[in-house]
Amino acid sequence: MSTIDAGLLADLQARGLVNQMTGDEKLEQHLSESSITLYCGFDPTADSLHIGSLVPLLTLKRFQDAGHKPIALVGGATGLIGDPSFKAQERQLNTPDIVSGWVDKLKQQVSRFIDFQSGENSAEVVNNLDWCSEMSALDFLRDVGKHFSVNNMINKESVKQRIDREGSGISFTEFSYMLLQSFDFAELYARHNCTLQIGGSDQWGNIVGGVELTRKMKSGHVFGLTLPLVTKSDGTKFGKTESGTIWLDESKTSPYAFYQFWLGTADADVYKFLKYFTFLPVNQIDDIQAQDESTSGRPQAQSVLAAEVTGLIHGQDGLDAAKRITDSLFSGSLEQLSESDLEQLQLDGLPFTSLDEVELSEKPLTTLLSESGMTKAAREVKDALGRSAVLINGVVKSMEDNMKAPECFSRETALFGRFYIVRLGKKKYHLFGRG
RNA sequence: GCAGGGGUUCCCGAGUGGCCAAAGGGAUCAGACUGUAAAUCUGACGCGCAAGCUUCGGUGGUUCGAAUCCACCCCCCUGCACCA
Repeated sequence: MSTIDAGLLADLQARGLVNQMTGDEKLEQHLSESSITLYCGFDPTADSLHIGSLVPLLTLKRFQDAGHKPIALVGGATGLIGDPSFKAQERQLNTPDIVSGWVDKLKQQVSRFIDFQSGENSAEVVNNLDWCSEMSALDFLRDVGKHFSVNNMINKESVKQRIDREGSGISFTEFSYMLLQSFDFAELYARHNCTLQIGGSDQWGNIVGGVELTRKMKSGHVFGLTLPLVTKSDGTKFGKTESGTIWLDESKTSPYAFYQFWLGTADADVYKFLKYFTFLPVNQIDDIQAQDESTSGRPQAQSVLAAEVTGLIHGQDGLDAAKRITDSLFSGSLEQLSESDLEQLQLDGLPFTSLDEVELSEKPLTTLLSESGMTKAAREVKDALGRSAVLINGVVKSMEDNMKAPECFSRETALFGRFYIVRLGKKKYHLFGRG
């Protein structure tokens, strides 16, 4: 039986994690009086969550740590419909068996973050398909639909652009999404006495819908709280890199790539992200910031952030591997790398190209490296060669080596008899291998 | 439809017969400096290791030689007219 941390809301606010909430003081009181049950939904729109879902996921954990019971809802039903909130276009529907496969994956992923062995406030994972699938369309329209005013729904900010804008439009399917999510809340209230829903700020409309529906259908007083959308100071979209989305699944984004992503956080964002994405106390984060500001040179915040979040998602082993790979790559001492590190890098850590004898004997390095995608044009390789900026397994190559590809990629210099780490410039790496 | 302006290498934008693979700026890549940062400076920036090859809306022509001149065509913008 855990005790309730009444300072939770204050902590969330100090972290900048509270965007909007219903019934300010009442919610605060509600949270401090007793252990409550809360939920957050995750729709299966892919076979893995990405770091965009991390803030709500970690917030569930924060509530659990403060003595409350978290429910992670995986949207087996809502995932079949598609949330139109702030989406510019109607989305393609996925088939039921694809969605149900994704549901299974998300369930596992979500389960790693919350604790199922903590007595009274053990976490639960539920699937809204369990209660949605058994309801008939007529029941849904009569019991749920009757409580919603189309007039109000049309005026929601989240669907406005779809209603107003010519050429986009919204199907009835997506338009009814809000009813399904609202029904989830009412249902979780009835089944689990769940009295709080959290979600991203784009979910405000759907959450308020659920609060109202619960009152109307179940006469229950429940609350909603939204979390901020994660933004970057330079205005670019958070969570994307040139190589794509940062996923939580290690087979989609390797621990090394994940670690590197956080290490690259801009100074202007890093302290905010420490508050959002780690469990470090706010005052400790403030200390880090104060220290960084008082010393010139490299701030420690990025490495703290990268280590904390990578450890959280990929565990100690994943973090160790990420650090080891980072160290050897950037220090140039590749001998630290184990064969399994290289195999992981081949799998998803670094872009990989396999070489064959014929290519090696026919093509100059400029062609080989540019065809691997390391540069857009062979000219860039030439430029780099001329500036001693190309290293193969730590050995500097020059323009003289350009026509000597077989020597550069010789058996003797390969790591574990088959790997070559090619570095172009300061941070562009590519793995080459021979069979 | 008439009159006028314009289409240049990723973007903006010079260039009106050879010295033009084409000024300048931006973006991008690399080097120095740094913190795997920012700013700054340097180099590269059609393709090619090279010899060389291919570009300036399209096609054809004039010329020893064309992004530049001529003809026709396509597209964009601006006035005017037509329609209403």
